[in-house]
Amino acid sequence: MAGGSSVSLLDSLKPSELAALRPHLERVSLTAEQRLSTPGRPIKHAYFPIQGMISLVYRYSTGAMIEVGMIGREGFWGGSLIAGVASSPLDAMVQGDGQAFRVPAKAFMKAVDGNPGLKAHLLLHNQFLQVQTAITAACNGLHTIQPRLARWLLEAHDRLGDGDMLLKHEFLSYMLGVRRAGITSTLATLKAKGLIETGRGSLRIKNRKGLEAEACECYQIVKKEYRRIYANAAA
Amino acid sequence: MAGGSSVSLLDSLKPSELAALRPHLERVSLTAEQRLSTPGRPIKHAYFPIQGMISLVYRYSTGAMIEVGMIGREGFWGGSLIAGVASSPLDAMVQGDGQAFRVPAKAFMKAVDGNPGLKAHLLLHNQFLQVQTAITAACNGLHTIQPRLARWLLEAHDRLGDGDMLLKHEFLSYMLGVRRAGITSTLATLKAKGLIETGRGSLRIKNRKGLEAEACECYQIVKKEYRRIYANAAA
DNA sequence: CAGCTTTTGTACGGAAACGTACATTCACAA
DNA sequence: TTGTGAATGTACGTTTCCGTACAAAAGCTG
Repeated sequence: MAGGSSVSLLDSLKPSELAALRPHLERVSLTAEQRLSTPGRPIKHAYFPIQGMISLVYRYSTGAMIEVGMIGREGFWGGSLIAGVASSPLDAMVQGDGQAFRVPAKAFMKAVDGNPGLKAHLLLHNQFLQVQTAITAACNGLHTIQPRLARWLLEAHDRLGDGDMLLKHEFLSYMLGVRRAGITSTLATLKAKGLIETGRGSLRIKNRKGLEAEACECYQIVKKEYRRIYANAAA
Repeated sequence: MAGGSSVSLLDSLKPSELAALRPHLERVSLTAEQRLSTPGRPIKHAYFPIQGMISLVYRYSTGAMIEVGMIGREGFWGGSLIAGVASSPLDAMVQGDGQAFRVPAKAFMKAVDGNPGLKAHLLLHNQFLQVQTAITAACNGLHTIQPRLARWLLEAHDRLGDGDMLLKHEFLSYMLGVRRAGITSTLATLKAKGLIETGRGSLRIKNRKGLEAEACECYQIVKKEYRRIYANAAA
């Protein structure tokens, strides 16, 4: 996971904090390209991924879109509910297949309001997400496709685990906000360097260290911020 | 202000909420290019701008930098303190001269923890900032310099008020993460269209509607999200 | 297996922005 | 007023990426 931990957010809660959510937790399957909420519409559930990941995407009215954040089992979707904001302009898209626990929005808000420890814990992740998005904003503005793609693959690998990732070039082009052809040629470069293997609709990381060397520093920066946020709070 | 309101965040607090902060409020001047905190170091004060604005900037180890968020009197700097996170990777830079109230970090955290209404209010702005940053991430990835610059000028105008803005091209190039020469030529285009007037180190908006037409939709999107977040919470 | 669809590979002219360098203009101080 | 430094204007070859189109390859279906 981002930060080197493979513990899910739910698992890292104290028993009393988890207890506030437990009666409302519902285990659900996440299926590829599923949308967990509709931009502008009320968020019906908060989602805590167990396996798989959620991409936070903004879609312009023109149809163009781009990812602005990523959530794995280290985090959850629905943070705006803590502030009492029922909707988000972002699209929460599932990547690949996965599993999650979800909690109805109202129950979630009630549980959070009634349990300061839980609230603090969730705010911490929200803080991380905010930092992650800020770094992504900087990265999008200053870095070229190749290091951005390498970074994306690493972040996804951290959350999806080792093995084949089911990703089409077109989909990656949406995530980075670039042309599909741009992804194809950049992946070819990474493949030629022996860093990844590609199949039709799938992709596997062969040389993680090598891929890290291709990625922009943003990958390490976000990781480091993750650690700092949680270390900071422990103190 | 973003959202059409010219009320400062402090002014929009309820008396009881403001009371929790008041004993600790210190009025300070903000001077151009002042840095309100150092990335990675503890945030010493939360700042509530009264006049002027704060740019949130990320600086890479290479020296490259880019703005990822903007705070005027509609908001405040130091939101991570609410989550108990004492530092931020972002650099909070003052734009132009201004005035602010500030609160020492510890007093701020104590006041927030002891006053749920205040906390809710501040979390709301944090939520807005998060959305603003997300839109900026998308904007940086997908839009060209001209619309981005137009958007930046409008956002600054909203926060600095009408009149001359004291801005050098080099400074704007840092904000957008582009070349200084790119700013010069783009400003020339906007000037040729009669939308702005430029002086040495200063810049004035002549035709706001026209400038809005040059800006990417991000400007309106953020404004709309601001309204929605606050409307949502009122309900 | 044959044919169709989806996905990937590749090409090419053009736009945007880069890095860099240098000329010009302005403001201020000597 | 003149000199000096800062800020702005401009230029140019290069890189990156775009929009678009089409060919090749891989999987699926009949």
